Amino acid sequence: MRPRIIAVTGPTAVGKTEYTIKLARAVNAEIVSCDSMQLYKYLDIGSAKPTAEERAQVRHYLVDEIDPAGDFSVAKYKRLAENAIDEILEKGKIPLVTGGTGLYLDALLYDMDFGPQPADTTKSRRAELIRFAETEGNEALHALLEKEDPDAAARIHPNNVVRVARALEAAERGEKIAPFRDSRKKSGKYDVLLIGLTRDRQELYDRINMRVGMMLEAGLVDEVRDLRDKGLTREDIAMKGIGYKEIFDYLDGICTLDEAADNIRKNTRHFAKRQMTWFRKYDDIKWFCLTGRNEDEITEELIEWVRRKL
RNA sequence: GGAGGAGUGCCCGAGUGGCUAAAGGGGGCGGACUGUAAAUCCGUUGGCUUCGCCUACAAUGGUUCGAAUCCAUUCUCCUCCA
Repeated sequence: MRPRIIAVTGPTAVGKTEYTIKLARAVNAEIVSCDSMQLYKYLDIGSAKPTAEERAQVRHYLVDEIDPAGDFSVAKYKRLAENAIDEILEKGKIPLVTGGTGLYLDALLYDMDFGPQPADTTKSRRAELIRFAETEGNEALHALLEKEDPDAAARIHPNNVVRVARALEAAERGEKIAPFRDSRKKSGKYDVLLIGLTRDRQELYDRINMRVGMMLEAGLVDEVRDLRDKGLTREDIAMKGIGYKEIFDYLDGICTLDEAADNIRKNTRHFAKRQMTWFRKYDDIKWFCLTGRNEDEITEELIEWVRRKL
């Protein structure tokens, strides 16, 4: 029998942290983060990481876990998360996966096979291919993929250079990238109770706009400056997150602080929209809309629903 | 009071007689997604009974076969001189 886990997802700024902690306490669960940015050490403000007080209430896994200078990938996340889940299960507690990184969630929900670890040359080879696209054109790179892996070429748009390069790099090593929709049909190793939190679009956007202001007040600029002093550059993956890349622009004199703040708000709204698109494909998800609801009432409803299902 | 300049779709902005429901950008909305995923990429954006019709480039009237584009008047805004 597959072990039962709970997963709570939803767009950024919907209120996952808050509700998840209440739920975890109510059902004796521990939290496994499913967030590609909160994973990194030192990215506290910009990633909206749960506070020390919040983390003191429930054990959190995969928050503050890795160094922002290194590389990371879904495959690595999958391993780390499965280890954390096993650890929680051994304690006799329920793993509660929570976060808004759709791809990472899929890696746990479905049988996504990432194959062997890529060779060390992967990164440079892919960079090479991207450079090729810059000089020879996107179509030229896509044509190479067409020869190596026609199936992949057919479903990846030529302008999506990052993905064309990735598929090509895999094809050159004799691997094929499995289409996403195939894996989605298969169930993964866990029996997942999938919950989605949502709000009306306008309210969500208002919350996002407000939260960005709070991040700035909380010292986001200093946080980014410190990271830069630690040696991180905008090339590091962790610095490509929303809230970081825009502040880099400000620190580099490319734009004013107000413009950077506007860009953070805008990019966060876009991100939330993309997340909703992703989550809409889950047909077994139970949605709770938080708009216009009393907080205690909705919390109770959520906990009750979970208890009935467990 | 006088002299110039400007008013374009949700916003910015191009367009100086037909090829304009109007370039481009932003924003909004929708979508894709298997090793950077808070990434990367695609589509759409006046209305309708949608191979056609209607309403549109401040307003009204005019010139013309034809006007966002030319003329007149009105309104609003900006700059400069008093």
